[in-house]
Amino acid sequence: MSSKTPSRSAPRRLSRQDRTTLILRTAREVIREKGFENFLPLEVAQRSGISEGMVYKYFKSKRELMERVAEDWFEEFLSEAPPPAQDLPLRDQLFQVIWSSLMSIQREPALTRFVLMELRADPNYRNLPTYRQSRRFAKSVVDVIELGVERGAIRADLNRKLVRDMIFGAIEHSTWAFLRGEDEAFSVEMTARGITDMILDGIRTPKPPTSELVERLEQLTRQLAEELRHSAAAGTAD
Amino acid sequence: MSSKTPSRSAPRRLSRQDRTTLILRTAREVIREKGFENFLPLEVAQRSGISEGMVYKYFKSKRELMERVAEDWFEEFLSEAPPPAQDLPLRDQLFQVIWSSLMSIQREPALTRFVLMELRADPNYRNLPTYRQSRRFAKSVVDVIELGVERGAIRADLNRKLVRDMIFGAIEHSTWAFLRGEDEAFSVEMTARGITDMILDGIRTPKPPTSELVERLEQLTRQLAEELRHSAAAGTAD
Amino acid sequence: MSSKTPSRSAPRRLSRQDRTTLILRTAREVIREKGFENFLPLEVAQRSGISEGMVYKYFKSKRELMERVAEDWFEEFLSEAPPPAQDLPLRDQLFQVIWSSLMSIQREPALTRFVLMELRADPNYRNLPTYRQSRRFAKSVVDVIELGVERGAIRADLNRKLVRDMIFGAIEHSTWAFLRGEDEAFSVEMTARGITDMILDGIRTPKPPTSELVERLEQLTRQLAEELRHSAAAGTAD
Amino acid sequence: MSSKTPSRSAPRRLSRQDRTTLILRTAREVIREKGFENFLPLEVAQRSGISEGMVYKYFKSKRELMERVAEDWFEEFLSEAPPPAQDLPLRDQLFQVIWSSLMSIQREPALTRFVLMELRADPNYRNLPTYRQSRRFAKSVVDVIELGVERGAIRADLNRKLVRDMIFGAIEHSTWAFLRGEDEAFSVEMTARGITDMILDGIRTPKPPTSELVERLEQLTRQLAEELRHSAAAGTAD
DNA sequence: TATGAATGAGCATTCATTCAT
DNA sequence: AATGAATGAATGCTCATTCAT
Repeated sequence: MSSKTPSRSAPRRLSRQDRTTLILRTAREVIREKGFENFLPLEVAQRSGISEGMVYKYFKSKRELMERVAEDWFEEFLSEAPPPAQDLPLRDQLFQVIWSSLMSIQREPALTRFVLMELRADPNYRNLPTYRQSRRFAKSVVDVIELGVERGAIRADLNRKLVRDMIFGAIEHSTWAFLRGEDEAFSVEMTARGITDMILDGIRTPKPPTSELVERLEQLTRQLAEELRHSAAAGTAD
Repeated sequence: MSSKTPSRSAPRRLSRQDRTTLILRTAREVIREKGFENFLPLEVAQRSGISEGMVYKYFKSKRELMERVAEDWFEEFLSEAPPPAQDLPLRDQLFQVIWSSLMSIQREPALTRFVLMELRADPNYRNLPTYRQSRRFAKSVVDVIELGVERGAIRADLNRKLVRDMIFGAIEHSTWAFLRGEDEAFSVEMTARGITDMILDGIRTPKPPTSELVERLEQLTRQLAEELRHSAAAGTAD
Repeated sequence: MSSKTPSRSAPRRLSRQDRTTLILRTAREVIREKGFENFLPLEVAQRSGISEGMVYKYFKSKRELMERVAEDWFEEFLSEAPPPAQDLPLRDQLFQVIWSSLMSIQREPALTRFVLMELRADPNYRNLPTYRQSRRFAKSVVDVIELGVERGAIRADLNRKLVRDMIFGAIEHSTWAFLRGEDEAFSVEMTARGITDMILDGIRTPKPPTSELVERLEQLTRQLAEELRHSAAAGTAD
Repeated sequence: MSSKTPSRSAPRRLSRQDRTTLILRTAREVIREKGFENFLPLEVAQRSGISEGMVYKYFKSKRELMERVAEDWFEEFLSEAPPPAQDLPLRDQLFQVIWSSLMSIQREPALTRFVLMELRADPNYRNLPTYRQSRRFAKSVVDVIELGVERGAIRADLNRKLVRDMIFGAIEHSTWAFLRGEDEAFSVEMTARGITDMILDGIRTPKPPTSELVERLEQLTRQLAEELRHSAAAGTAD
């Protein structure tokens, strides 16, 4: 509604804190509407009802501002999507993590594009807060895996990093068309379900292959026969 | 080879064909060295020993030139990495496809970045030759899966698209650090092996889940043995 | 139909004469379709099935070629629209001249734009063949006026140049919307009629609008004289 | 005045308002001296003592700047040439309108060329402010005509649009040579007088050519007197 | 503290004309 | 005679960042 109005009826004087928040909120709005490729500090200033120079007082550079937007967004996401309760079934835990990730992508495609295309590709990515946040979230996935391993439900010899890459890779690839604007939307439920199932059925502790079963049956049969032989012997002895 | 030599001792006049090839080669060189973000038509012209206008005579725009570079590169890749022979074991076929994909990424990180970040994110991506090529290659993966399904080695109820997304997602995620320039290189062999195994062990036809069955059999056997022992003892006491 | 085909099935070898004609025809086509602002020698060459350099063999410059196109067009027009027969009524003669002028504008708006906007505004206009042609045609208008003057139907004290300017000015102003592409077309008949009438009724020798009055007075005077003669005769007879 | 001085001793910082005005003034200067065909934003910047980017900060494009120059010029003209007072004789009113139009052309030939050749030929002309202004001025002519019609001095069946086209057409055609730079100048007075007279004498309700009527009446009176004398003589003779 | 005017380097693109082959 | 490859100057426009007021 009032989003495009250049002069917000913002109070003239705000604390540094509040002003920072305002600028960040406006900046997110701009990225959302225009895409990060068309992000202009000037527009943020105008929409925030402040001067362009002011933006640079609060943020060293355009880049820093944008990174802060991503950071704040990610932080919100992390606090809204806490690690799943450990008492839930493994499958549900994993589903929940994947679901919330897809949910966040669907809500903020523009910001997602910014993080995936611009920040992640940056040579300096590892020093960015977003990188840490991304690791934090990824950890919640790895934790679920680890828990499954402890419980014996998941193979212990898995390359955790690879599991993680596969999950997030699947999530990303499943959403590119949407991020490109081709699909109006995608089903978060179905996609999350699909990924969860495939990953789980893939990494779940392998069930005994029949050969083992046969061997065991033969063994048990042999034991039983032995017992019978003993009991027969006992009956004879009587 | 001759990559960094600014002044080629090339003949002044070339056929349209040769000039096109030369510009394309130079352009790839520039992308490789400077990254697609810093690609300058002027630099391509200078390195090719021609005027900047010449570049635009052969390519409508900077963008078109870059897309052609990607297209040619992908085409080379596709012809160098033919679909795996169907008589190979399934695992080997899959490994080969993933391996060649990783190999290509390792050889041309800059071009990979261009395709993954710039082209794929373009709203017009689906109309690009690169999209078709990408589909062609992805198909070779799906074909392997399909073959596995026919042979009964792979579950038939799989979402093929998801399998594909998972594989390529894993490939990409496994290489981001390298693409960012953090890792000098990565082991194509090990990464391909890891992805192959994890995917295959996940999507392989499920073997009978018999652990519970075995436990129950053991329990029954024990009970039976007990019974026998009691009945034997009773018979004796009688 | 075949207009846009790059390679006309033109005979390989043409006389200088024929080739010149071909290039001119093609060039007119290009101006017609693309507008003189977007006229490219290269396109003329391609459509003519010859090389770009060839165009410059036959015409010193792009400008000269375009001027020649205008010249040929004007020449055709002049031969198709000969000065009106002097035995026609003045009004018809004038109408005919204006009509053919409007007709030509309607047939070739792009060429008209070229002449009116580009050539006529050129500081060198007076040395262009088109200027002479334009004068020739304008003369046919002036001749009609002159004839009218001789016949006493048109005031002799008129500024001929001004009459001419007014006629052609009216023609041009009446067609600007069409030349701009706003109107699909305009009625040549009605426009020509309107201009003719207004000019003629404006510049025609004013006829005494009193002829009837004078005749009546003469009639009354004769009657009066008659009466007087009778009364005089009667008075004498009395 | 200060027109050709590249380095104005102007204050470094100006208000948006003042800077806009300055750029506009400089731009008009450039058009005037170089012609609109050779108008360069860079030159405007340099003459204004600012950077080229500044020009684009104040005007979206070269075209917009030029259109604004034309608009301002036209606005000045309109305010300097108010509609003629209705109590003046019709002829004077018309003369005044035509005179001020010619005056403005003579003062700013380069701007006139820009408006007549570039703006008016633009397919988008009707959406330009200049179009509205042009309509406003044209209306003042039509108003005079209308007034004449009301007063019974001008024929009511006239096509107003055609009258307008004829007037402005005559004005334009009368000035092309000057606009081309051929004539050093032209006589505004004489040209305006010529056009006014021709238009008026064309469209004016024809007045009885009283002199002839008077002469004829005198003649008839003389005849009558003669008759009377004869009849009197006859009566006497009787 | 706040403004917003000013910077200025950066870059893609066009095209008439020439000239080596 | 003919080709068409090559020229190369010209120019409109963008925008992050600074700094005078």
